[in-house]
Order: sequence, then structure tokens, then C-alpha cells
Amino acid sequence: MVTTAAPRLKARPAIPRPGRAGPPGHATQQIVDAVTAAVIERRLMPGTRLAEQSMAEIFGVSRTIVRQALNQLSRDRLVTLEPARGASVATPSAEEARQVFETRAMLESELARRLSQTITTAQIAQLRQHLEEERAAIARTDVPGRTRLLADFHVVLARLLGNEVLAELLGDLLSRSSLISLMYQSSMSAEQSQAEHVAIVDALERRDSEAASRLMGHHIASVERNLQPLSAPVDLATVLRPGLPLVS
Amino acid sequence: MVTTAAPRLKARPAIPRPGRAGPPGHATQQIVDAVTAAVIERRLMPGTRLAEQSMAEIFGVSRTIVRQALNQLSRDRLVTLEPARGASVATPSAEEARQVFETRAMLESELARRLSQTITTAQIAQLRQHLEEERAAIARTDVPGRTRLLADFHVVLARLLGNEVLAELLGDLLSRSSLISLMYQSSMSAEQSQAEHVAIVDALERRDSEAASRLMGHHIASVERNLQPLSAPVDLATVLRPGLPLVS
DNA sequence: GCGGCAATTGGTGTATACAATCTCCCGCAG
DNA sequence: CTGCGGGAGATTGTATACACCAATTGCCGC
Repeated sequence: MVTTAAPRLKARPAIPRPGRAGPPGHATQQIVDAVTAAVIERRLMPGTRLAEQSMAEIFGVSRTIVRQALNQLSRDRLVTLEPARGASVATPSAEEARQVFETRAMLESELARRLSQTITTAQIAQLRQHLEEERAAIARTDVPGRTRLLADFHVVLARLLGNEVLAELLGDLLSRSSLISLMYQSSMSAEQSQAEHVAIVDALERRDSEAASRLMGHHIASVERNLQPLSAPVDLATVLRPGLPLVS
Repeated sequence: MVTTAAPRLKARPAIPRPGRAGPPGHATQQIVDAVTAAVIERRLMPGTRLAEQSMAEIFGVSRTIVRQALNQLSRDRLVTLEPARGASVATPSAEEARQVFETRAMLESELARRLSQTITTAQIAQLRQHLEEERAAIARTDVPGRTRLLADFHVVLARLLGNEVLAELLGDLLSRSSLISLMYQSSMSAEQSQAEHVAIVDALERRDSEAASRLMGHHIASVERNLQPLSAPVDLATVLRPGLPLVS
């Protein structure tokens, strides 16, 4: 919910409070979170240029802060940082997409297997509640919300295993997955994703390790299968349909 | 050969070539690599303070560059960055250690299983050569070299699967593992580690998925098992033993 | 002699300045 | 009309300056 609707034209209108800020390093994190959220919720298209000066003015900080944020984002592979060229939202290749999904499949099928052996009834209840939130977001066609919730489901599973390291790792992979789904125009319906999540939780509740693991593997494979091949750089044939008037 | 005539007591004695550098952003990466190597090869103890000004003078760059490097390193969890306190080499907790090894076990046992189904004879040969390098480094008691080679073995496996994403992920986890092994004074002999690597490659050569996966899981568990509990914060009680004369 | 308090001192957080490079546009020749 | 070169503008990379924060040290009171 950061910088939504922009009631103020600039957050802080470039009043140079030199060296002064409430939380010391939190201005950077704020920008990282804002951009990450924008990418996950599909408000930033792949390839979009992110000029330092513009972002500095938008967020009301100096280029130093923006640069730090862009560096962090490039480590998360959400933006690419070309030397002397600047930053832009990453455009993951098809091969990279395959590798991300393969890694997720390896990690998460094993996650489901282990979790089904340690999960408690309280944790099951927590998952049921998350599923309900997913369902609600889909029902009210809240696209950013449902996208985030469908991704968070996987992070919640990692956290239930009591493994924060794994949760963060998975969080990174899921950010990249969101970007990939956006770029390759996933045709998978949110309803199908949500239904598969339900099936996974059902298996976990039955403590059926093999079923949980298998369902998770199929779920991730099914997400990957629904990506459109998309050879051209996103545009031209799709955006510029033949027959449209060239002058507006 | 720019400005190299000076007999350098320091790398570059703070001659301010303003705004000029050969490779644009590569000075930062150089520092990151240097610190990473120093940690992996066990030349930097956990908890060591890394003051920006000192490092800036050592590497002959400005604090800006050092700060960028430290930020990257903190994202790799190799250094911790306390607000307004500065940077120091990370001191991972026992719980974090457990989580790192659990994640590695999940990822790498699955890696071994999949790799045994796709591996080629040429790749087997490459692995044999790597094992030979490990053996040689151990034989000549090259501690930094053997540490790096024993860690690289796992990254090589990921790369053989043709998954660069996985390889980078594992690289991060292995850096952290090295730091953990250093901090918790691993009692595991390099010979044992190397022997287990050989067993894993043997299983891969037989295309025995289950054995490869199981051996990998045991290997990682055995590394974790050989960590010393080590409760105190490394110092004081250990270094300053009671009963020593206080005046020198 | 000991405990608390204040000034000092190093060190980090942010901003700004400046040089180098890249991009894009415009004019010009073929 | 197309391709090419030059220059202006914009953008990045690095350095430096300055303000705040935290820890430490010296001092004073008890």
C-alpha cells in the first residue's frame, strides 16, 4: 500500500533535510518494498526503465538512496543493472524461467513431504484461513491481492516448517516467478491455482507425504505449463495489431 | 598503467582521480569477491568489525564503493549490518545453522536424485577430475584450497544439471555453510568429506538415484553433526581464562 | 573509591558535486 | 531518401562534505 493513489504529487517535496531521517536505513528498504510489490502485483511491466533521478524525485530522497535500492533489487533479479546504462525491470529469458520453476519444484516438493510429517492441527487451521483469504480475493476480483496471496501461500508453508532461511529463499524465487508469469502472460486461472492449493492442504491434513509432495510438484508444473511461449520481445505483433490506424 | 610510478605503501595512496575508474562498477565486485574469498577460506573470523574508512584505504577507493560492497555482502548474509553501528563478519546462530543445513539437505538430495538420471559419461569424468583436485589439495595440506574445492563440488553438481539459478542459490548457501563451519569449529576431517564425495560420484555413475540421494543427505547431515555446540559468543570466557595474571 | 554524567570522538547516513559516458537528435553528404 | 557523423542533453559512476548517532573517556559528586 505504499504510494498508492498518490494524493501528494511528491512524497516529500525535495526539502533537503541534510543528513536527517527518522529511521536510518529504512528509506532504502521502503523503495525496495514498493518496487517489489509493484512487480509482484503486476503494476510494473518488464523492461521498464528505472532512472535514478526520476525515482529520487518520486520518493523524495537523493539518488544515493535510490541507487542502494536498485542494487538490492538487482541482487533479487527483479531489475537488471547494465553498466553505464541504468536499471530496468528484468526480462527473464525462457531458459531462466525453466530453471526457476525446476528449482522451485525440487525445493517445494520436498518441503511438502517434510511438512506433512510435522504439521499440527493449529497450523492446518492457519492454512485454511489463508485459503479462505485467497478465495475471497479471487471472488472480489482483487488482482493484486490475489496474486500476492497465491504467492504467499508457498512462503507460509516454508515458515510452518520453522525454517526462515528456506522461507526467504522461496520468497526470492516467488518474486521471480511472478515476474515470469507476468512477462509470459500466464493463462492459468487463479481459480485453478487456488483449487490446487486446497488439494495440497487436504493432503497435508491427511499426513499423506507422497500425495502432498506429488501434488505440489504437479501444481508448479501446471503453473509453468500455462506460460505462453512468447518469442518476440513482448510487443509488435501483439500490441500493434495490423489494421489499426497509425495516427491517433 | 595509470599512476603506477609511486612506490605504493598503500594500494593507491588516496590520489583522488575524481569520477574516474577503468571498469565502472567492477571495483565493488572486487571487494565483494575479496571478502567472500577471505571468509570461505577462513581468513576472516566471525565478528570481525569492518569499518568503512579502513577498508576504503586498504582498497584505495572511497567509502561509497566500500558501502556498496558491504551492502551486497549483507544480502549474502556473510556480514551483518547494524544500523548506525557498522558492519562485521556475521556470526550465524545455531538455529540459523540448522536451517541452512536443512535447506541444503532438501535441495541437494533432490539434486542428486535428478542428476543421476541425466548425467553423461563426460560429466562423470569432469567430476572425477574435481575429486582428484580435492585429493591433491588435501594431500598438500592446502587449507584454503581444499575448503574451496570441497564447497565447489556441490556447486559443480548443480551446474551439471544445467541449472544456473540453482547453482547460484547453492553458492550462497555454501558460503554461509563455510562461515558456520568456521564459527562452530567443525571437527570433520577433510578426508572424510572427500571420501563421501567419492561415494556420491560412484552412485551417480551407477545411475542409482536412491543411493545418490541418500548418500548426499547423509553427507550433509554428517557435516552438520560434526559442528561443536559452542554456546558462548566466542570470546571473553574462552580467550580470557580465569586465573591468568591480569597485568602483563 | 565508586557510580553516574557530560563532552569528545570516531563512524555511519544522506546529500551534493563533478567527471565520463551514453543516447538521441539534427544536419550533411552520398 | 538513406546512412553517417557530430554535438547537446541526459544519466550514471565516484568522490567528497556535512549532520546525526553511539560509544568511550574523563570528570565530578557522593
